[in-house]
Amino acid sequence: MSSTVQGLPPNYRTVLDVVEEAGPGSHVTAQEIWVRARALRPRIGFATVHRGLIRLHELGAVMKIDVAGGASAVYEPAASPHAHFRCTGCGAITDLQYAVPAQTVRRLAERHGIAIEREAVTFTGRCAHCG
Amino acid sequence: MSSTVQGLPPNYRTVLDVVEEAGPGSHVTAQEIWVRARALRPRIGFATVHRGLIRLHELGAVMKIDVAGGASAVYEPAASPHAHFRCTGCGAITDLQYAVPAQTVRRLAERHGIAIEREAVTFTGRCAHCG
DNA sequence: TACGGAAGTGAAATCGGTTCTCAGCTTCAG
DNA sequence: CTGAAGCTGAGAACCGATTTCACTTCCGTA
Repeated sequence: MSSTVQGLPPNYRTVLDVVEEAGPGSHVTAQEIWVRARALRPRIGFATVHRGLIRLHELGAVMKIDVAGGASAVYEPAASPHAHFRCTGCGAITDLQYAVPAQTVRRLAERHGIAIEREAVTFTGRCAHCG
Repeated sequence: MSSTVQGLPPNYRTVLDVVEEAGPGSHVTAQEIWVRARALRPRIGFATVHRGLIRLHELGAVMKIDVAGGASAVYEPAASPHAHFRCTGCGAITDLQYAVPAQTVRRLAERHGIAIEREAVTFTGRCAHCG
């Protein structure tokens, strides 16, 4: 809930509200978030929405998803890790229940001497509708 | 080898040669490929390189990698599927030996009624050098 | 050898998303 | 009240990716 994040500037709070209202799996773009945010705060600027998304992403409140081939990044409320699927026909993005096993991630990190903070798993192909 | 791809226009063949000469795990951008291609064909244009990469990607001869947070897409010769890691400190991209198990992919595809053609697994974090 | 269509090509323009700039405003500690 | 720090909106700048357009090359067919 947005109430779990404190000390947020009012506009950023608005951005967070919009993203959370869209809900998990909604995959909204910064543009769409801007449009919806203006319904609450007509004078909010796109730059502010974008800066808010960056901040909220740093805080871990929203997820930023860069799907290969997708025109722009999409956002959704932070939730349990899952994979994404993008249809090459209609461009729709849907959630898939998959995450790289924690043990596997740990092993990869150890072997390469790296610290893994985030993972992103995206599939592309054809959805049921686009055959 | 490039000899496995037939009937390629000369410029596209040049692009393929450049990518393959860079080798697996090289992660070169379209710009870098263009610079190297000009060493072989001084008059080649960027648009041609870009079109060549699209064609070669369609043919399955090169992989296109869109790493989240990375400025631009990178390319490398087609090889066995593997994951990528991007350091948030230095921006370097390295290969990791991991792929989603084929059985898992099949199960996901079945459950959602989709046809999965490609997968992309990318991790982000800190490399050994950036601590 | 001519011909004609299809495909390839280079330069530049364009596009779209993202990020930056800047001047003004708000907030808040002291 | 005052000053500093942070927030804000509008628009411009940026940058990689893609498209456009006019020209050239290639190749099959008479």
